[in-house]
Amino acid sequence: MPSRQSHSAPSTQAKGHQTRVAILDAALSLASHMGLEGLSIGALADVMHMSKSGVFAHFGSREDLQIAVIRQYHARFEEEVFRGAMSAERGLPRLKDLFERWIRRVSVELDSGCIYISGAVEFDDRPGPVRDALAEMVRAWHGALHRSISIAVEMGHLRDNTDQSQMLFEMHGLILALHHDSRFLRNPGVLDRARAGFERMLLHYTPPPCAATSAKKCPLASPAD
Amino acid sequence: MPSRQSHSAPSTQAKGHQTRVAILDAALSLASHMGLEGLSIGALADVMHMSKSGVFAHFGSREDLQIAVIRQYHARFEEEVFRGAMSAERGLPRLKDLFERWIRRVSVELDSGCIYISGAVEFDDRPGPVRDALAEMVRAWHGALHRSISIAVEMGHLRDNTDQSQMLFEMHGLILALHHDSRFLRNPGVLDRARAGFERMLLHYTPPPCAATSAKKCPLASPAD
DNA sequence: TGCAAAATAGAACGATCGTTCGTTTTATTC
DNA sequence: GAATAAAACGAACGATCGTTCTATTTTGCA
Repeated sequence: MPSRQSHSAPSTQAKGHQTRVAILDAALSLASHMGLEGLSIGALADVMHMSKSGVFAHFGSREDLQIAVIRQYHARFEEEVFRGAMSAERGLPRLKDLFERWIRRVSVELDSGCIYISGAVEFDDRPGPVRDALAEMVRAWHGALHRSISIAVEMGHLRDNTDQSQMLFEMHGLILALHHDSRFLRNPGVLDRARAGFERMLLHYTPPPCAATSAKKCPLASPAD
Repeated sequence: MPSRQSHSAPSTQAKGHQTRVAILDAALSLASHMGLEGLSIGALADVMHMSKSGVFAHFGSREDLQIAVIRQYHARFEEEVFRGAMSAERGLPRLKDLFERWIRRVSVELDSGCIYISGAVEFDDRPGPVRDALAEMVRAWHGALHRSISIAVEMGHLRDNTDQSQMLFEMHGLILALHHDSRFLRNPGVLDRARAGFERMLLHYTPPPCAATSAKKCPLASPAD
């Protein structure tokens, strides 16, 4: 929109790029509802009011479209969850914020479902570049979470002997259960179940309130349940 | 289904029935790898060395085939997990056995994946009889688990104030994380992560060892971790 | 053995899929 | 403005999908 003629610094890329972005946007929304395998170029063209070949031309193949969608989702997820939580204090507060943003992202049933989760199920038996791209993104997110847990341990917010991978595993489990019960079973109040599970986790991985080893910070222990 | 007259009673039903069972068997295996949506009659016919129409005739439609597959999976799941655990003692031992059988069933990556899990993702945004059948089976299984938890509470193996639905939620989360990390990420040792998570859960929901309220049974508290 | 019924095959249908190709429209540059 | 490149179209292809129809084979029973 803000593009005017400018030979030097094109504020907007050649128009093709901006429609590509628009297509990707619609594709992401479509894939969130129908799954990455259910995403078809024909349906995408209908939504965009374009011809199939017009849509197709922006991505060399359907596979490349799927990968582009995955990358797009990753970018949004990173922005909304990861970068969003960066404004919270390092350590446990940030970890808590990450989890809260994560469950919020996953539990929106009106909007898109989580492509990480649906994609994992769709491609767990289907090798190829799509699966690779998906796994790479999921591992990157797990890595970020692991780092956040590590920091919380280093700062004394979590016990020294915390099994960090185990904690990550259980956090992921809460998310997956939330996604399942919310989107599939349509159970109400399941968001609080995920929160309660996380609190119970912290009760276990958190050092006994203010009898901690190092005298750093302590007012973070969750209240009695 | 209405069996023929009885007197001769040949050990096998009319031949159509037994090939139907064979087809269902192959369909279950196929759906476990490709998903319920990926299950196609053509591929099924290839596996069975039959014509498409020959396969098709046994089920009125693709939807009915999918539902039949779901029922078939449910029957096996019930037999292997639920009925199998019935030989364990009532209460916590049986609950533990149920969980152990559950994770074993889910973690076999060589054989079929869990149709409950993949189906939940495939049909969470797709109303219809397939989704209904799937949800019914999952709810039945959840109901059975809930009952098992209730019994363990009644017998004093779990705390009186146990939030049973919460416990069920978290158990399911461990299963889903196991399924995800095992089948999609192909992480090793993840079966023990699920077990460890369950043990940690019991540590929380179990009354303090042998200082319990009612003097019933106690030698069930998990050993030190 | 003979016959009706059940089971399977085979061909075809309309629809949709991803993809290709040549053309036409639109945007950018001189 | 014309000239050139980028973008979108439209038609078609081959494949596969679920499904229907009519033959043909196989089975079960008298």
